[in-house]
Amino acid sequence: MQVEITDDFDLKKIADSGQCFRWTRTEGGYRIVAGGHVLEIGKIGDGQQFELNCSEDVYEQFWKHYFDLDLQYAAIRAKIDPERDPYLYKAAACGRGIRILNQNPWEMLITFIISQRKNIPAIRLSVEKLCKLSGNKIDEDNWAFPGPDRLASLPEAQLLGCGLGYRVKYIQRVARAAADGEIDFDRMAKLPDKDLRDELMKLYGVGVKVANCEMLFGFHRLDSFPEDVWVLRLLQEQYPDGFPFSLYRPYNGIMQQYLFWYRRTVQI
DNA sequence: ACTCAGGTATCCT
DNA sequence: AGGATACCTGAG
Repeated sequence: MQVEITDDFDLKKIADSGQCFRWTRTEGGYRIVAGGHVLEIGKIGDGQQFELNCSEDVYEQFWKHYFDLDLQYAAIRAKIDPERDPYLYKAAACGRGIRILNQNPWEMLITFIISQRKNIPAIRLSVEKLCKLSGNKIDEDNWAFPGPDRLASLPEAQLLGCGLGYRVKYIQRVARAAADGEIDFDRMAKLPDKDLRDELMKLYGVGVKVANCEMLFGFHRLDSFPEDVWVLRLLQEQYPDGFPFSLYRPYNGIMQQYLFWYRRTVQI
């Protein structure tokens, strides 16, 4: 099917924004594994027309939400005052097209636990191995992300084989807690941001950074502002008096993505 | 060989 | 409370 997306939507920027690890480049676009589906998506021509190899039904019920197409990012970008915050204005102009995907909170939690002290290719590799090892097979060469019970029952040696190293004990404990129902994602989804963050940080292997990533990318809490080395450096340089969070609530997380993108791609 | 990568737990003052 | 340090592993 084809769809026209008039709001900000740039596949490459989303793919490289560090929120998704199961996108792979294809000839015409990207192959995306999510929610037990595999999607091939590519841009047609120079406009905003896209080709997707799924039915309208699956698009309406899954991918449309996955790409967060009900939220108008252009309108959010327009809140940035070029006079008052020229740096963010430039960053947002540069990062236009980035969106925060709606991804599975369980999958994101494990993925960001894996991410610690790994670079993006290494994260991808570990996640892919994990899926191939214990996820349901979707088609010839794609596997879904394994559920909590599946991961909890995986032998330690197999986890080590996925290149997880010292994170194995974190993953085992979190998977066990999720399989036992101690971590209830549906319940957590109803908590206010602060309570959700506190609860996430009680999990073994989850610190501030992973908790904030899980908030933003797993629970779609768009005000969550993960601070990694890049963003910290940037904040010190560009916002010595502090970032004006109050101006952009409840979308500080989107601003973080623009800043992160700008700092990494343009100003290296 | 050596450093670094979107950190966190743990062990010190 | 706040700072230093160990930790698996793959890539350049």
